Amino acid sequence: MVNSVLARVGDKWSVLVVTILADGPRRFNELKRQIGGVSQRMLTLTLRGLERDGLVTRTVTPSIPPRVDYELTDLGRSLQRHAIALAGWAIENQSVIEGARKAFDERHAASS
Amino acid sequence: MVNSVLARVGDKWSVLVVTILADGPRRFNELKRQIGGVSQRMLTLTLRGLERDGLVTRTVTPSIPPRVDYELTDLGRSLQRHAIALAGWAIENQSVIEGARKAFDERHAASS
DNA sequence: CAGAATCCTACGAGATACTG
DNA sequence: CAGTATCTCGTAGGATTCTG
Repeated sequence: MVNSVLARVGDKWSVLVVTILADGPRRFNELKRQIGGVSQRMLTLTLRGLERDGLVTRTVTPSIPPRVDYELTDLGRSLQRHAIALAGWAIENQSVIEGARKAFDERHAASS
Repeated sequence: MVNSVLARVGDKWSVLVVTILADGPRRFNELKRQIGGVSQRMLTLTLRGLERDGLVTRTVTPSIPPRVDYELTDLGRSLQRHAIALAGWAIENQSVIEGARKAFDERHAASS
């Protein structure tokens, strides 16, 4: 359970969707355009997963053409805050981590 | 970059390793035993990744038999705090999420 | 427009065997 | 003990096609 939540935060598409929805509701193709590089399939699956977990709501307006809006729930927003905190940590320590990676890679290039 | 950090937190083995190392240094096979269900390969890869990012240190004692200790760095501990915060969130909202999932699944079982 | 269904492929990850 | 190397298989995920 805890694990599946952590997996959500580690999932690229979920994070991007939640980030965009933080600015307000979006329609399916708006999301698709703003994310760019996501397949219809993955976007659908991601949205289903988020909806299933109660992180976003899916509102269908039965018109022609049909219209579907996705929006963050309160739960979704509270998770987003934590994701942002983590992203903040990543940004703060970005140079440290990059330095560590570089040093590691050089150490291992030398041993080859 | 931010994404790769989020992926770390979403990675099952990385989280488990970091959690165990929070209690103090461990040797390779100690980790393997305590985690249980991880293959040598995945544990090795996970540790390499964590080491590369500067989250754990790898200390080799050249004896026979060889001895290798893994330990969290300060950076690793600071990340672990965030992971714990997130896990706390997951635990707090566990029932909400499970309820959402159950409702969602029932809603979709009905439509079949 | 929003999505379901299908096909196809690359990669993640387990099992096993070998080594310093 | 602490790995590396290889083989194999399942599945995540992209491209494409079809529909209410």
